Amino acid sequence: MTPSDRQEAFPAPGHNHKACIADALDAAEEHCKSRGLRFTPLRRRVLEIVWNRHAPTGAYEILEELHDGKRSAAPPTVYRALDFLVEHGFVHKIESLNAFIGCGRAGEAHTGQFLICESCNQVGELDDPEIAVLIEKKAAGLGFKVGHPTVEIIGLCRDCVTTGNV
Amino acid sequence: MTPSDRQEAFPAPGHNHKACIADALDAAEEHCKSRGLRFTPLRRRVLEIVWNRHAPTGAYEILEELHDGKRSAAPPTVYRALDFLVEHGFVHKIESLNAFIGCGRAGEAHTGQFLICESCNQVGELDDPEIAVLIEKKAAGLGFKVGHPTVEIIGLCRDCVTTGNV
DNA sequence: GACTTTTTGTTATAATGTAACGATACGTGA
DNA sequence: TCACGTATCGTTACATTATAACAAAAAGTC
Repeated sequence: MTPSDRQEAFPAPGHNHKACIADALDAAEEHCKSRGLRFTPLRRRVLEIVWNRHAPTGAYEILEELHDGKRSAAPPTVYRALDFLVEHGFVHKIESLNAFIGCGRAGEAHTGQFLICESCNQVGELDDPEIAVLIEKKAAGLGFKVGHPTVEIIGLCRDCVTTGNV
Repeated sequence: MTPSDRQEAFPAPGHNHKACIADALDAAEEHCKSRGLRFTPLRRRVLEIVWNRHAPTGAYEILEELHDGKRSAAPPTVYRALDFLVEHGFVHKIESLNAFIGCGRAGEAHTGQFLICESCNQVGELDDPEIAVLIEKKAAGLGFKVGHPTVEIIGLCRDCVTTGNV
């Protein structure tokens, strides 16, 4: 993954998935180590599965992939790993899809703004500070203190718009 | 409900729930009549239940209230009514709560931006055009065509901030 | 009034998420 | 190093949210 990949919401055309997954796992490991968090094999595996899809992934899809190995696993196993990954910013939950997606910006301050293509199912992470600030300002105008903002935009990505793929 | 109630995201202190519910039901009836939509007793009843709560209401809560009358009802009954109400803008779904809330702006162009108080559970509808436009602009910059934007801000409303109610 | 379409009832089941409790692994200080 | 407390994981059971499929009833149309 080149640094410029991180700037774009959607993966670039020549985008190397494998490198990008390895990057994300390394970054998570590093992040955990420096904070005394336990990046256990299970948590690593779940994060890896989410990144492998490179698209919003349901908890029960992850569960199935976990089974693929050999051992058993039940829903709480996955949900607990996801709780950890979400809490520490390695994964976001897409509320409007009840699904999870890897976050390439773990550690950096950002709020999670997503562009969800309803045709190809790809999700781009926008994370635009102007939007975040404007929301904060408007909310403050009503005396509302922003905790966790959720911005999820369903629509059509560039590729699907141009190819007429609907 | 005074016209100024419509401008504020959260209901004003002296806010008259009953009048506001009656208003919403009348408006929905009018809206349907003028468009040849069937505002059936079931749909009216579901909309009424949602407005009565004046807070995000789960489909199964609505279902229970329907039972309160006399006849039976099953989940599809409620979900179908909600589908209709959401499709025509009388109700919004709050994705992050899996719950539904009445919309006072049915018919007016707006996109659904919500301030959700995590303490008192009240929801204010923001519907700020500046936010909508900015999101549209930023998305367009990435070639993304906005279909349905979802903005849901979890936080603390003015009352809960000032009373320290957390 | 016969016909078509829309809405609603009903049964069954899918999909998503959590509570509770025991077993195991990890980290830490004596 | 080893006992102890804590965090993680396994497992069972269940709660919550949502939909598929088809039959019955009601409303609109000619």
